[in-house]
Order: sequence, then C-alpha cells, then structure tokens
Amino acid sequence: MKDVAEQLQILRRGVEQIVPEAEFLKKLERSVREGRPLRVKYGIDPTGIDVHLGHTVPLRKLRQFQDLGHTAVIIIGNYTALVGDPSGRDETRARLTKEQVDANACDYLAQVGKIIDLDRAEVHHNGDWFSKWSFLDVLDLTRRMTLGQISAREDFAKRIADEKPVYLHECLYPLMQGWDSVEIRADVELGGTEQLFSLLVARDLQQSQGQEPQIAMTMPILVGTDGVRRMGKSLGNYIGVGEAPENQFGKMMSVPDEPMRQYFTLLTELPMTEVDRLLAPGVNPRDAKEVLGKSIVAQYHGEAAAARAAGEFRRRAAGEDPDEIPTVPLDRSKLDPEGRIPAFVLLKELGLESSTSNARRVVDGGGMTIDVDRRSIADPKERIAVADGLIVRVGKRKIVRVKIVGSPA
RNA sequence: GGGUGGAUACCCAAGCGGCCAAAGGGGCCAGACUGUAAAUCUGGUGGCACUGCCUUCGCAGGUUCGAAUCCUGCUCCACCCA
Repeated sequence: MKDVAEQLQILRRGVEQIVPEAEFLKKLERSVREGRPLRVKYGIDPTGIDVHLGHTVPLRKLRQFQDLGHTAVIIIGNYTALVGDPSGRDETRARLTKEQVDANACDYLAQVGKIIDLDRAEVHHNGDWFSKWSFLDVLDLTRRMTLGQISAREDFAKRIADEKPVYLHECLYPLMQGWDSVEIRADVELGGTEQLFSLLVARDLQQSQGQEPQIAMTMPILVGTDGVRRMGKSLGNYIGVGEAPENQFGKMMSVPDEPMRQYFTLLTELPMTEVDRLLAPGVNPRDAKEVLGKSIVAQYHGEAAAARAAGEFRRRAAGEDPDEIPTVPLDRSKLDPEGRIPAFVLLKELGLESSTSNARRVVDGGGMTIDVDRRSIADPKERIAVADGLIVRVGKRKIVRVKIVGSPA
C-alpha cells in the first residue's frame, strides 16, 4: 500500500470537498498503519439505461481508491430509485416501475464494469434490506430528521419558494441513502457536490447505530456537452460510456472550450502540468480537445479505436465520407420501371428522415447529396435513378449506402 | 372541506370567435462559415407521393356559418386557507 501522502495526492485530484478532512486523514493513516482497506461507497440509482461521463467522475475516483488497495462498495439503489433523488432537482422525478428498475440495474453493472474492477468490488442492492422493512422501521428512520433540516436544503427551499411541490417521499430519500451507509459500514462515500447533504445524513445515522461516521468526499458536477447545464440523461447533453467511439469523440468535440479544464481534471489522468500546456493561450483549442477526446474514448474502447475515431472525425470535418458507410436495404418495388424514385421518398424509405414532409424540407434546404461526386439534390420531387451501392447523404452526419433488394419487376 | 390558478406542438410559453398548422424562446435539423458535431449568421421544425388535402390546443358534449378561443359536464395538476 502506498503511504498516506502519495495516496492523498492521487485522491485529491478533482475533489471539491472532503468533510471532515481531518477525520479522513486519520482514517487513511490508520488504514495504512493497520493494512486495513477503507470501505468506499458509491451509490447509483438505476433510473435510466445509460451510464454517462457525469457518473464516471465519482466512479473514476472509486477506481482510484481500488487501485490504492481500498474496497469499492457499490450500492445499486433499486429501492431509492423508486423514490427518486431530489438532489439538485427543481422538480419531482418521474416514477419508475419496479420492472424498469430491475432491468436497468442489470444493465448498469455492465457499464459500471468499464470503470470499476467488479471482481474486486462489493455490490449491494439496497432493496435487499429496505424490502424487508416494516412501516414501524420506516417511522423509526423518519424520527432522525426534522422538517427544518429537510426544508433547509437548497433544492427543496427553492421549490418551496417557487411554489413547486415537494413530496414527502422525496424527503425520505436522504435518509434511505444514509441508511445504506449503515448497512455496509462505509468509511467514505463519494458523490457530487449536490449530494453533500445526503452524505452527511449518513454520518448521523451511523453514529446513532454506534458506528464510526463516514467521510463525505464530493466531486464537482460535470457540465454536459452544452457546456452549461449538468450532464444528464434528461437534458440530452451527455456522453454515454457505452456509446460508439465515433459518437463519443464527436460529442466531445462539440463541447464548448470553457469546460475543457474540468473535463481534463475529472475525466483523464493527464498530469495537470500537461493540461496547462494544452490549454495555454496560443494553442489551438481544437488540438487540446482532440487530445481530450482521444483520452476519453481510449478509456472505453482502447487506444486504437480512439485514434480511428479521431481520424474519422478529421476526415468528416474535411468533408470526406467515413470509412464505413452503413448499408440500408431498399426494396425494388419502391422504384418506378426506370429504377427511379423521388428524392424525398428515397430519404424516407432509407430511414434518413422520419417523414416525407421533413424529407421535403431537408432537400429544399440543400441538405441532400448523393453519389461519390456529392451531387446536390435541390428538388424534392427529382426522381433519382438508384443503382445498387448508391451513396445518399443528409447533412454531414447521416450517410448511407443503398442495397437494392427484392426480385426484379 | 373551502378558495384560486392551470392543462396549447419535443420542452417552456403566447393566443381568448374567423387573418391559426397556431407568436416568441429553448432544443433539434439543414445551409453558410471554420478551429469542430465549437462560436456566429441564415432557413426550417404536425402528417400526407403536397400548388391541395388530412389530423392537432387535457377529455366528452354543446352554441355558432365558423371554436385553441364561448357554454356545460368530466379528468388531471398546483398553490393558498382550514
């Protein structure tokens, strides 16, 4: 095990707050002295399918703990997901069914496994304990907190001020999350800054159960690809860990310049001196972003795929077609006797546009080109002679090769 | 239980008898440009083989030549008082 100073240096990177810091030091020192790993908790609610880079911020921290010899304890919040975490939300979360949650939970682990070494980690579902609770148990838990404490939270306070609803079940969320820490005897819990309240609730609960309270370690909230709002599924500004290399890279490049430092700090291991050099004035931000994009794609798909995605992106930006063009079948019966089809119908049939109305607009706007010579189609009604292997493009990103199927007329 | 305010397209939000497929903003799509799927600017954004037709403004009825707009009932939501 590395000594305390070394561990701290690694663990402090990109961390917002360690509460209380002195206690953390003590725990760490004792851990090194006694050769006893810390139990580091991270909870994730299976509320959606996609694990995105925002989640990877604490997950990567958890991995660092693992690599330093500590124990990663992952809580799959299959019960808390039914409640919905109110943290940082200005409205109540939509309700999930138990079936959705279970299905998501399964999916989650596979994705989390891209970051955490699951063979060395403990995984718990909080339904394992909460599902056995009686109403009396719930009441017992609720007497640990007052309405004043709850409504002091910024997210609730804001909603109350805005005359938006705050439901009682949401108030239970931090208590449930806190109880998870009791169940697994957490030494440290990781979370976003908005989680601080919930992370601290656990301390009270643990103490009430005669346990040593956990340390709260909070990480900044990663901004999404819009560069403004937090990365989140519902905002559609996220990069999923399960996405294809090209998509991940492309989305990375679409992130504005400002949050690049945050991305480097939180999502890569690149030494900060190197980050400073890349972000220095005079260095083309595009190049820095490319390094960033490659580094992130490499984490999930390997160096080779990352390099390929970057190359592909450059080509695409230069207006060239990608290496691999997906093939889409087109039934011969859609064509007229001369083997032609109106442009707008073609786009609809190939699935490049969702409706013929939309297809017409796109063609009108000059967004459609065909063939290797990129002939632009301006009239939606122009009948396109479709040969097998014809390339059809809409904009820069939608590109398809036609495969004619069906028997000759 | 009483009161008040709501429900409009992907989201927010105007509209309050015809000029409404419905303002504006966001998002998204396309074009120009280039540092890129950034920024900026421009156009588009219900459906249909489309110079027209069809279906939308919580639901169901009604008034009217004509309803997102008026009336009745219903459903749902929020806030306030108790």
